[in-house]
Amino acid sequence: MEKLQVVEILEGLTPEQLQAVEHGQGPLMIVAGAGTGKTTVITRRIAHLILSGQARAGEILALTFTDKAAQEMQGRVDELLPLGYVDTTICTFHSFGDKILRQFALELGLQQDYRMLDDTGQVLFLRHHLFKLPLRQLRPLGNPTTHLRALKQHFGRLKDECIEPEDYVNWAQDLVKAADKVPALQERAELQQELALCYRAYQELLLQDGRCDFADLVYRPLQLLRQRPGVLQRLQERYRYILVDEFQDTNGSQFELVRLLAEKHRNLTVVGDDDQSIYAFRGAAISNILQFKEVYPDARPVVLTQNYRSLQAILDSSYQLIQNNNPNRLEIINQIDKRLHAARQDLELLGEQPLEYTRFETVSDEAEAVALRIVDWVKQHGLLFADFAILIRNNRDSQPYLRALNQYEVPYRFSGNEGLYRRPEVRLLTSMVRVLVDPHDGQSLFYLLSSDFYSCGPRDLVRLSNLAQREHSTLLTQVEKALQEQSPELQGLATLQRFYDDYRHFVELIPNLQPGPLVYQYLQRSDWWRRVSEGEVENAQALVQNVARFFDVLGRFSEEYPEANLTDFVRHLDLLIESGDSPGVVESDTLDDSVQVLTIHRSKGLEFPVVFLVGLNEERFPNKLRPEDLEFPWPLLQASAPADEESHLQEERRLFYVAVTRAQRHLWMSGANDTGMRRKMKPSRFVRESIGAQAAARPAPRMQSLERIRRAAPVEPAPRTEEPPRPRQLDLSHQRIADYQDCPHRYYLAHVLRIPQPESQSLSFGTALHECISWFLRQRKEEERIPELCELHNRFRKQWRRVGCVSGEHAEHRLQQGLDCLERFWTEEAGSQQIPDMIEQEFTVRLDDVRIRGRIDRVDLDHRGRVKITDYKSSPVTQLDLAHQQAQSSLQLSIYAFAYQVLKGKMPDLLALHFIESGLEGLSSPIEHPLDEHTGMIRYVVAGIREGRFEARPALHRCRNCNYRPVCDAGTEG
DNA sequence: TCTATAAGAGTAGAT
DNA sequence: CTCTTATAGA
Repeated sequence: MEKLQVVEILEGLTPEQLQAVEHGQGPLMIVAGAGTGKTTVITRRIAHLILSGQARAGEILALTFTDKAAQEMQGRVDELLPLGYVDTTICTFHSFGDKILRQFALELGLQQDYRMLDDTGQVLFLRHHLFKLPLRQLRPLGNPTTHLRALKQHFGRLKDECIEPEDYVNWAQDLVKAADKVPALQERAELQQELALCYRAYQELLLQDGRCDFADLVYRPLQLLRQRPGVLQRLQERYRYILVDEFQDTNGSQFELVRLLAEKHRNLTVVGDDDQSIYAFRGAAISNILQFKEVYPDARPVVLTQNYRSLQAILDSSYQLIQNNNPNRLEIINQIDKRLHAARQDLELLGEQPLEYTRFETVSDEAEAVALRIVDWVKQHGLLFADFAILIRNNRDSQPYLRALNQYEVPYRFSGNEGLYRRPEVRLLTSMVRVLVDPHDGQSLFYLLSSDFYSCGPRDLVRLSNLAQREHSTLLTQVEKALQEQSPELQGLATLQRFYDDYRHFVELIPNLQPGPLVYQYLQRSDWWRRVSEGEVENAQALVQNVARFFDVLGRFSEEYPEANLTDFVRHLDLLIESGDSPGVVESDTLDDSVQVLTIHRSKGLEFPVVFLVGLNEERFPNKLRPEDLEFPWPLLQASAPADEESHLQEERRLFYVAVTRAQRHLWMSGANDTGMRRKMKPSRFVRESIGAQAAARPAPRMQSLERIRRAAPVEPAPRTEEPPRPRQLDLSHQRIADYQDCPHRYYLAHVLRIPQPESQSLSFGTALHECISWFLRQRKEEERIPELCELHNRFRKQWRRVGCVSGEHAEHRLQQGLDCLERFWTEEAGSQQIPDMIEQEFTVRLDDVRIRGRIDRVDLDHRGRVKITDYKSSPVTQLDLAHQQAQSSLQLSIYAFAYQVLKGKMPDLLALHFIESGLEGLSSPIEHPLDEHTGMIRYVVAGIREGRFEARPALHRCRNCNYRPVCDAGTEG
């Protein structure tokens, strides 16, 4: 019986595959190129080890990276073995680590029922312990959570390379000592020290709280094996045969773990392909596979080159491309031949040739040509939509292709991270729960009222917002008032009434109902949701899915905190969003017939009859190498070095290699000169490297006239909404002008729609400081007395609100910071004879037909009558040259100087920005930058506002710091 | 041809 | 906010 099985297992294998499967004792390295039947070899090897009697099932350990790979491997092994061989360990590195850790947790001082932290959980954990960590530079008090994600990433990388906290701390201490005499190195050394100390503290906190992050699942078992020889020995005895899949993607800790486990029996099989190593950014060390032979000189090499996927021409061009990575390849290092040979004879050519490259004038041309080709070949060759894949380098490049597929009604599936909380339908729900919990949150109320839920017109909303601002009340108060008075000026009183009834109804239910059911009931009351669920709305299916995912978040919350109500949920939601939680797309297993649009990284391991490799532009692919957020302590590692230009280019080239080798019968490559960027794109170097001199692109085919007309039609016509009223008189301020300049859409939201701005932490800090300072100055000038420092301090304590502080400790630190600022200010002022000439002087000046308003913090005259204008700033500027720079390019100071001239008929002599936090003063003279420099810009802004040009200028940093992010549709994701 | 300044752009993702 | 790249001017 078993003999027969063994023969079956060896059936149909190539001589190389046979070698790998039948290999007995000792290390084995299987170099498995793309599509060479890697999983077949591993699974048959496992079955063979068992059936031939070399190993008992329980002695075998096979490690993978993904659950999916582990499941597939398990399934195929099960097929090969008769029933009863069930105790083979086939799992991911992480679940293996988890298993060991649960068993031996106590040996590491970790409680056995430790809980896992996912990415978001990790950030929240750091946030929770923010003031227990020895942070300095990385915890700016104005925004102390800025670096949490970078810290999380940094700690993960350290553990991926099994760097012990003590080693890191010692190294950093030496670094600080060495930098003692070299000021240039000091800051860097101190940052490393801060990181090292934090790393140590973080690991201790995890232990104390009984928590593990993902990296711990490999790092901690590794520590265990190193510290407990007894445990090591037991595990070595248990797992006599170890197999590792995708070995080129292992990181330092993973290889070390495997190496230790296999040290005794040396029955280690690794399977991988150095040319498909594309995960350096998450810690994969290609050196593991490249130098495997140095660690295991007696390893038997087996190279699989029979390819069961692609036409030979496709394999040839991939081979030609990857040669450019020599000599950093296994082929050179181990002197092997990795050239792939097409083994499938049944693959028919589609079209004229297996590969083509076309260069288009614009991306929309390119995207459209792809869509047309799909439609065409589905008709001509009887292919399914699922036979096509569009591979992209970056998720954000996907839009034009998705639009074109939409336009030609090609069904597709896009596997990008969508950013659930940025979706309009989800923001509608989040604004709804926020309003219920805090009805005076004007921004959320504005969003909710103007959303599809209530569809209030902007005229009404702007009117109410204006009233709220003028009367220093809130939007809700104005809504209530309007309803009471039945204001005839409002067009949508009925809608407001509907909202108000809903609000009153559901606010009552908060104490009695869990968040999920409450939101569900609210949703049920709206006509919008009826139309969505009945599919009457465009893209209804996606809307429903996203709303369902939001309910998952609600459900998970109630599961974890069954007693919590909606108020608690909102607090939780804020934390999730702040920590960058972004629930991914639900992976549905339904194999529906649709074109796959995916990044090359996601395409790894997949294959498609036709592959479109698009966006092949030099500026995009290869991508630019970018520096690490926090510098990794590379000197602590022997084997690895930071990525340089060359190694990064090689990684990108491997990525291209992976893309090319996904194609079975046809590979389409294309790029476009104009991608909407200002700069013209050039073709990617990888096109030339893969198809050589013939890379001369075929000219883009002329579009048929019918297509050209159809293309002009918008994909999703934007609904024309009612325009908000335009004021007859335009009033500006330096802040408004700066807003428009920064992002016209923000100006629109803030100053046309008048959406209220949430009170932010740094804003309230700055306001309080300003108030104290002007009070002090007025006391001095008008009451002719110098207030005591404690008076100033008391005033600050009263003025300052701790809104937006992450914790009580944060609030204390921030309060202390304010008191320190005022102390410095007080010492300076009390010791000086200078009494200001003007304090908080308001002004209105005209430029053309525009009024510019403002308020000058302070004007001084010196004994020779020279005039100095000062504006107090609470932003953290600690370098004098930066302070000067800001002062010299300040629009605000220019306007103040101009205003002063209008008021007093004389130009001021000196302009200053006084940074309260550091006490630094940036100076400039109005002659250096007269208003003329700014008038052109102001006129441009005015014209833009008059013409209603309010386009958004989304950009990573701009959007991250923007107060209108929650209500803005244009913001970048993440 | 070199330098100073303005303007654009900012990655991939399993456990 | 910070780095890179393009372009204008010397």
